[in-house]
Amino acid sequence: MVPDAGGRGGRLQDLGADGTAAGPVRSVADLAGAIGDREAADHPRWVWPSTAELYPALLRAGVRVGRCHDLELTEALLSGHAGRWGEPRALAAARARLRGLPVPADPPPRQAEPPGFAQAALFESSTGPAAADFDALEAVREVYADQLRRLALTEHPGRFRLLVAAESAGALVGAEMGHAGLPWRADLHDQLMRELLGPPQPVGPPRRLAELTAEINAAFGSWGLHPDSPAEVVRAFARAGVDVPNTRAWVLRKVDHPAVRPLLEYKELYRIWTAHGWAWCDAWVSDGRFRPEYVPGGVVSGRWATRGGGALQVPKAVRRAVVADPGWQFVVADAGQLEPRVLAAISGDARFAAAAAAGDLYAELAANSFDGDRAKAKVALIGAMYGQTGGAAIPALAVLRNHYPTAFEFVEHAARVGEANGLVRSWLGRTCPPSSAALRDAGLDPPEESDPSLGGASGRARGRFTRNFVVQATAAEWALVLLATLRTALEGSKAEMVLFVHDEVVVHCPADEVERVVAAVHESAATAGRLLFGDTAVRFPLDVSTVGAYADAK
DNA sequence: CGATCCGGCGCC
DNA sequence: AAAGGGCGCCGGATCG
Repeated sequence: MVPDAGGRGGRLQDLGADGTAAGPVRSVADLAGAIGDREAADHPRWVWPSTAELYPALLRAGVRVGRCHDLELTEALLSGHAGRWGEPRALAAARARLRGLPVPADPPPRQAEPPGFAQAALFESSTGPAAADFDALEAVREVYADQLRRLALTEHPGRFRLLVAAESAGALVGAEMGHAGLPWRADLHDQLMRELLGPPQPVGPPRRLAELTAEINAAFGSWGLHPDSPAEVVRAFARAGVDVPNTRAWVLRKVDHPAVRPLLEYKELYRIWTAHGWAWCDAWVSDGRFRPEYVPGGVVSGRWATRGGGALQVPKAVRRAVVADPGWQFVVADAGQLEPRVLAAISGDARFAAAAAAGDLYAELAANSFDGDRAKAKVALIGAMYGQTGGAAIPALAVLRNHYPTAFEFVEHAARVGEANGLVRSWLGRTCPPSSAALRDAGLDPPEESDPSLGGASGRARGRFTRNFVVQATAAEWALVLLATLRTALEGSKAEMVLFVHDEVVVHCPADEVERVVAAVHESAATAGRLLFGDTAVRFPLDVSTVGAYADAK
């Protein structure tokens, strides 16, 4: 289906399994209503240009859909798989490529926009397919059929189809989550800020920050020093005879100087004040809900990003303001040790997978191979997955290599491929972007010279990136499949997902639905493991807590 | 002057 | 314990 430009209407058509037309084109004046009716009738899979562009408007009109195929997200996945990462992905671009026409650039992403801006038309996109100079519905048919063909040609078509389904479902969840919003008590937030910072001042920092600034100046014997200017702080330490390379908290913590304690406290509070203080609350919290804009697939690894609001990094200290509605509860589910478990599943290391059948993977590994030293086992694993090169992890890494050579070699191989400017893929087939060196060799203009994730820096940095990519991207896929499964399980109840942070999902539900939601979450985790990895010994346990306030989780 | 870079830190 | 992966956001510093 496609919307009309800047209006409320649109066109719909049934498609066959191969993407060809299987019915007449229907023009409707009320597209949201037509979609709602059809959804109620037979729950089709909606093929549309972009969930991010269309679905928020449907939700505002009170229409939810069960399944979709997101052409834009799928196009990006297929481009990446073909080694052409980053080429334009919009319907217009996909159609042009298919027809051998000049490929238009994608429209720039919208600006982050705090909620409360009125929508003129239901579907307002002025640059999207609706306003294009071609038959958008025809383009949907063509591009969809072509994508189905290209899907079949991927390395593991079954897995890639799951990836496309999960990515599309994730886009639905992201829009629904942004629509629902996270329950947020502005009054408690204000109270918390006052406890931490003192009352807000008409101009300038709140009282506690001013006090700390004075303490820091007193400790340095200085006047007018800005604690939030790293350069000034480094110079002040130098005058006091202390050489520090920077002012990072973990560096300062090792320094013995009276300015350190107030500086560390200042950093913590300053961050809360600027990033999650009163101004943030005014901008992003309305009607008792924090409504960020999620960007499913916004990170190269497939993790979600957000546009504004910082929903993925709500400081622990302010989570006391996240309180369930009266008579409602939060079910907070967190996948413990997700990334090492994913490594166990994808590497095919049977011994490692056996250890990952346990509830505490680190403890199991420690008992087997690290003389019971759980901390050492954890350091070794994290070092292996992130590409640590020095420090205390080195001997631990050696133990890991000796005891779990298959898993170890898996990440080592990914690193070598990256260092040689090659491409690596997740389990389902999401492909990492090429290195800038590879782009140059192909005669393409390398992206921003200093993007380290693409390997603009050293080959070793590229190796660390690809090493981590295979694990992080697969973990993101597991989480996406969990979300999609849970979403289906929650249909027909009042429960709704209100927060998702990489490996953690929060469901807001009436108290009498808690039991059912907890069961659904556990089942969804098991299903996600099965859908991705089939018959594996690896388990993906969830830590689940039921709380009235998010801060009380775990 | 605005645009952009960068240090720093929040989260996973 | 050390400082390795991925982000977003803020303000200061710097550039044009």
